[in-house]
Amino acid sequence: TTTNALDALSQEGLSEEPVMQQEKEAMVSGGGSTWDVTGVGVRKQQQRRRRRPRMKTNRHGHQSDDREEEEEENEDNNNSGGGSCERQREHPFIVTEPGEVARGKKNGLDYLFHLYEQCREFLIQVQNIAKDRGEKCPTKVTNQVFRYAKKAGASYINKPKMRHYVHCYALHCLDEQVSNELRRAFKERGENVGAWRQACYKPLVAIAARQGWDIDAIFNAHPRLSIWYVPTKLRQLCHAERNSHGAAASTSVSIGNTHLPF
Amino acid sequence: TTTNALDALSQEGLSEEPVMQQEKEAMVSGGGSTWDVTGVGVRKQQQRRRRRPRMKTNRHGHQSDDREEEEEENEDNNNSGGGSCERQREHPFIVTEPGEVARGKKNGLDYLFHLYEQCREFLIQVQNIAKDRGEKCPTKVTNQVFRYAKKAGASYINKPKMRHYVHCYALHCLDEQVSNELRRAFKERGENVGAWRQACYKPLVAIAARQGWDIDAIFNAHPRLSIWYVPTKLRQLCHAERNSHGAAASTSVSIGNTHLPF
DNA sequence: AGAAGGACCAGTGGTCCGTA
DNA sequence: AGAAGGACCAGTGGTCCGTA
Repeated sequence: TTTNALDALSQEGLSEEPVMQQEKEAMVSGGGSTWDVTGVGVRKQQQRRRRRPRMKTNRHGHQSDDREEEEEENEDNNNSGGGSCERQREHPFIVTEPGEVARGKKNGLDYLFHLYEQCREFLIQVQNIAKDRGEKCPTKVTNQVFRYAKKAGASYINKPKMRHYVHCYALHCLDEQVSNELRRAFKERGENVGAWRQACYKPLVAIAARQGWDIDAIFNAHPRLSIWYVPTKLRQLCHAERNSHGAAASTSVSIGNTHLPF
Repeated sequence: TTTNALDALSQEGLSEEPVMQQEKEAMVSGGGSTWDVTGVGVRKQQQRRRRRPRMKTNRHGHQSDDREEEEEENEDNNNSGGGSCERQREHPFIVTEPGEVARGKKNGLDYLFHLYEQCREFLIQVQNIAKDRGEKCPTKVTNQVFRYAKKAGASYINKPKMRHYVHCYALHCLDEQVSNELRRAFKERGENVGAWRQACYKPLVAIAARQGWDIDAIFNAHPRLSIWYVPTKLRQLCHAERNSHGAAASTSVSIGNTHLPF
């Protein structure tokens, strides 16, 4: 029901041959998700803009982006490159219900969660390459994976963004019902993404409370979540809540309006 | 039998109150090994010499070491501080048989392996502190653990040394029989520590061959070994051997005199 | 104002090489 | 010569803050 072919509205889809030649043979993809958009436009020239000598002042590089302008079958252009000039930022997220497509220059939360699935697939590819070469094999989404994703053409994936919303994705993984209801409630109230993001902490802490407060164990027990580092703030919230309540019974600890330090 | 009270011959034993006050309450030690030397001399002034501003030239600091000169009950002084002046390096290792005590200004291999057990205990303490504070909990012997060990007075533990001999300890853990025989053979032949260390690779690669070449899995499956990073060179040797043999049968791959790239 | 992400930074894994 | 370990370095996890 929530998984109709949302069709990704030009989400910078991966090209069919996204990766460097040397690593192609090792690529055994990680099983398509429902969001997989196959056969979207070809992007190949992302390598640029990688190692600037690190200026700490501004960088109005203004190098006019020379990529092709093909944007297929969709005038309702949700993402970057709407018309011309430089590589743009991704459109900001808005709170959408499950299955809802964001209109205008916005991205929805199904798309956000899809990015986490894509990162997982990139990790699996990096792992396959590492195993093949007898090198250290990452178990988490590391810098190396983000670098790989960028080289593979997924320039819309970056570390600060993914780390920012990890706990939202965690709620989606651990209790999709609660996650969906939260999205509907915050959409109805017209809240912005930041408010929704903040609100995702509380149900997660409640889940942790029910499971002995071990948020690391909770992440590690879930196959799609185990590849993500536990966010510092979520860890701190769990710790703070455990210390303020929890000393008595181990189950059904109320997550009341205690002073959360954030 | 090999675990008589070897009594550590003044191995810079930990003091009875080795750790900083703030972390004392969290210290739940990791169960004493047979080598534990309780109640050796007190050392408290190691903090010094820690954060020099990193000069890349020489550092003949020549600060005359002001620690006490107590060396208890043992004129056969195996370790540093034999008489006077600065903090000395540890005595070099020699190849000893299981249970054999090194004479002269040397350390034996039982002592070497004992250092790995000590590191494990320091890791357990660091883990307990981290859990207590709700912080990230290391699963391996990290820089943080080495720093902790140093602060706790175990100045004879350092990262380059421990990393250098990890695979020797691995063999000791995974097949003590083979490890012991190798020690006896190399002692008899009068080989030096470096030669023994090199020789430890081959039986490990043979073990890996029998178990599907997954050296990471082999390390992780062993409770005392899983806390150590797989050494790069061992990983490379396993990879190289798997590729030169192994394509045929998965068991009983001969570890012949193939060109090992080291 | 709310949000995306380039760029920075402290501390890591890894080990070289000046030292004894 | 053989060996111990201080010190270095490339690349990490983490996230701030100049940007749009």
